[in-house]
Amino acid sequence: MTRQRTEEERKQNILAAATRCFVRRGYTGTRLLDIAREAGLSKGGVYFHYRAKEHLFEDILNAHLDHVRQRWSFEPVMDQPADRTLVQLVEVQLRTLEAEPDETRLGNLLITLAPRSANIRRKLGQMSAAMVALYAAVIRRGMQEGVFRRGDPELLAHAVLAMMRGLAYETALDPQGKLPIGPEDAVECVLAMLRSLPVPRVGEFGPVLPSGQN
Amino acid sequence: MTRQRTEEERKQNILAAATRCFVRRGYTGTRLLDIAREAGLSKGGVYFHYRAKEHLFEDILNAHLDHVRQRWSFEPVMDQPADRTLVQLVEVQLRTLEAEPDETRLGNLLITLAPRSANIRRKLGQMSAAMVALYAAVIRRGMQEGVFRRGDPELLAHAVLAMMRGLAYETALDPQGKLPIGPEDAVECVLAMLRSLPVPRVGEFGPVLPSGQN
Amino acid sequence: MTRQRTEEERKQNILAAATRCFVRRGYTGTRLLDIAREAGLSKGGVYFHYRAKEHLFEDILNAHLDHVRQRWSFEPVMDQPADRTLVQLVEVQLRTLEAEPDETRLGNLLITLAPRSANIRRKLGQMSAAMVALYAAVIRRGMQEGVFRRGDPELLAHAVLAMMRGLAYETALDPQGKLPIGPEDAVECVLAMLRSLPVPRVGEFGPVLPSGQN
Amino acid sequence: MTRQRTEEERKQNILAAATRCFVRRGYTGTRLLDIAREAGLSKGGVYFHYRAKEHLFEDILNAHLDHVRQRWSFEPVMDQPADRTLVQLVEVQLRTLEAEPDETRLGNLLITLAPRSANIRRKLGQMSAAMVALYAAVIRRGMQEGVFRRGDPELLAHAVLAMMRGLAYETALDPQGKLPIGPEDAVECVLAMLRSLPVPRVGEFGPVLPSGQN
DNA sequence: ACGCTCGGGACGACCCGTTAAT
DNA sequence: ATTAACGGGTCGTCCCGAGCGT
Repeated sequence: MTRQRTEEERKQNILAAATRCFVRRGYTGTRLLDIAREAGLSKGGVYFHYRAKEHLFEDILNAHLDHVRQRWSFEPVMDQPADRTLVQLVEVQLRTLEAEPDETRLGNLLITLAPRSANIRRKLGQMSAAMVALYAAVIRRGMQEGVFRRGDPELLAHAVLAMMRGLAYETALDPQGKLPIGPEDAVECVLAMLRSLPVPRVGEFGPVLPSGQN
Repeated sequence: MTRQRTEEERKQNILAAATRCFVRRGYTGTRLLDIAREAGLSKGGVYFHYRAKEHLFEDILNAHLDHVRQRWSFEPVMDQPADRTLVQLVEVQLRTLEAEPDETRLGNLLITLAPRSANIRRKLGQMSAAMVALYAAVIRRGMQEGVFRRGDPELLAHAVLAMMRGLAYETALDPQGKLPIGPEDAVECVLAMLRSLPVPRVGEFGPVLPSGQN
Repeated sequence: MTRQRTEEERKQNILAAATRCFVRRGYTGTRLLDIAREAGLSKGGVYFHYRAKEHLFEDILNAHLDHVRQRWSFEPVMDQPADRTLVQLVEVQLRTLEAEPDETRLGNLLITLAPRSANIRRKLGQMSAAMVALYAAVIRRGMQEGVFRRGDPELLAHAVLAMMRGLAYETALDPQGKLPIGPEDAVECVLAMLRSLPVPRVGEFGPVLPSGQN
Repeated sequence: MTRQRTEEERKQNILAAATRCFVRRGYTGTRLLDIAREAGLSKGGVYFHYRAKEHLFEDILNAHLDHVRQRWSFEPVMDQPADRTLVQLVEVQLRTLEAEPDETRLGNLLITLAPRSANIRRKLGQMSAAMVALYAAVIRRGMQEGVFRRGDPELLAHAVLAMMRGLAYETALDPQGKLPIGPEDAVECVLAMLRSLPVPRVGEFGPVLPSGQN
């Protein structure tokens, strides 16, 4: 057996293997032996590092959250219009969705696990709140800059994030994990939702809304 | 004595109980005993109606798909503007999300099961395609009527549905299964995304409007 | 499979099988599979009646105690001299020791388990106390009748019982479970320890002492 | 630097630790890790000195036997009456029982192990035989001296030893490992069993025996 | 016809004795 | 002498089915 350098490295290795298994077979559907084989270890080897399947999962959950938190914990740049910043945010997130299918699947898995565990629910809620705050800040700035129409920034952030979450969902339906619509198209839709209404070029589309909407 | 009805009733009862269990504990995480208890039967009783756990799940899957298909298989009315029709569509769907949390959770569960089963992937894909077609038809009509801006109707339908899928996702985080934003607010966002407006892409993202907005 | 009549019968069957295993291999040394095979069942069959090895053992312990308690819970007859009663007591107990080797071994096993479990210690202590009380009563009567020398009845009861416990111990060393000395000889020794009189009641128990020694 | 001494010391240390564990948890119930911790080592450390758990136990068994053999392999002094010698023998043995609870428990453990192992049975049998021989010799001398009543010395030795074995048994029931009756009382009972004369406090028990020897 | 009691295999997580590498 | 790893169990438990009542 080829030994690995550090304890941390080994744990990471096992964690990665376990993640692959969990997102493919689910939590209860994954056997310790699957994880061991995926990590190139024996059952006992895994046991040496993790005494319980549950601990393994908890570590994965926390690592995932840390990872996501870290990726999105930055102050969005201010030297460009807010809409440009938002576009970048959305594009990066969508590209990540495709680039890291297992991370995306893990997100999906966590959802179905949420009803069983208040702990998962809580952590997922925190993560969601952080993302909302990030997006809401940019949207708020866009409103002040006049590039976005007025409204509740948090509410709009929720809407934008919901769309991206939904797209993440649909990658599960594609064997290759492709998005149903391209990131650029999605960006376009998001912008359409937020952009401040310019004066419509009257006559081109005629009466837009029957005015008395909803 | 209509035996048939009783038999069918019993099966429905078991199916409902099993669904509750599956969405709470996952497929492998659910034991036959759980289902039996939830249905007020003994293990043998369940077994009398369903020879295998797998059959049970298959029935649930098919019933769910039938149910959803049936709910959305109608020709949208034509005697009102398309945007109004779309609003109704979205509102109904969102209200259903909240009204039937287990159905929503089942949808979430199916996603995570998709990577393991081509069968599920296929059926979910069909369902998704049907929904897209439904929405796309309305959106296309809206474009013709001039209430929606021009674009690819399918693409936009995907975007709208993604947002709703994402909202469905978030009900899992709430113990009561509430949506993070109200259906009316969501409708507003959808309309904003679709409404006809001149595409003001001057430059690429640049200052969208010379600030003088309406 | 031949069904057995009652639930109780089946449990007794398993209990007996488990007892045989425990006294041969010890508690931790006995596998559930051993018990199942000994009872002519599969592991699942045993599990149906006993969900945990521990419960099985607890039932065995209690059954053993009940059994012993029942066997010795009687009022010794009063229509004969106390020494004769005692002789009968001792003889019955010693013969049982040989006749039921597994019960004897179970007693030995319980001793080694005592240091690990306050519960066992307590129950064994109760049993011991009951036996002491029984013997002490007879001894006390013998003292009043003048057939036993004066002394602390409890203390003497302890001594008598210790001897019998020690003899039980030694059956473990014999493959056939024979006592190292015959029950009659043991009776003789016990009487010698208690008797108040040198002049043997000739004919009744035989010449206890050659009387004319030295 | 005496490596040898250190090595031997370590082994003794491990042996003592293992004994403590075995008597508390039984053989199969004791894990190597328990022993390691008790000895202040790591699992591998124990393994460095003992290649197998079984060897460890064998060493303990042999050490125990050697120890006991050594303690009792002496020629009883002849310069005092045999009954006095016997009293000393019994007292020493009983005091040891209390003074070394783990040794006592080890004795108890070995009994329950006996049915599984002919080896243990044989060794325990040898030990028992040696003790019987020792006691029988003293008893035989006592008979010749007239202080003990006539009878089969071996048989009586068995009886005496059985009583002590039984007392050892009862220390297991006491958390502190106390005997149920004091050594002096036990000695009294043993003497009563062997003595050729009743307690000669004349008048207390009526006509005893006129032959007041020694 | 319908349901339950009882049982059979099989398997999963956990843990342990043992060894290889350091 | 320790840390890391390996297989081989063991217990608990699960899914499934056969027999027995009602």
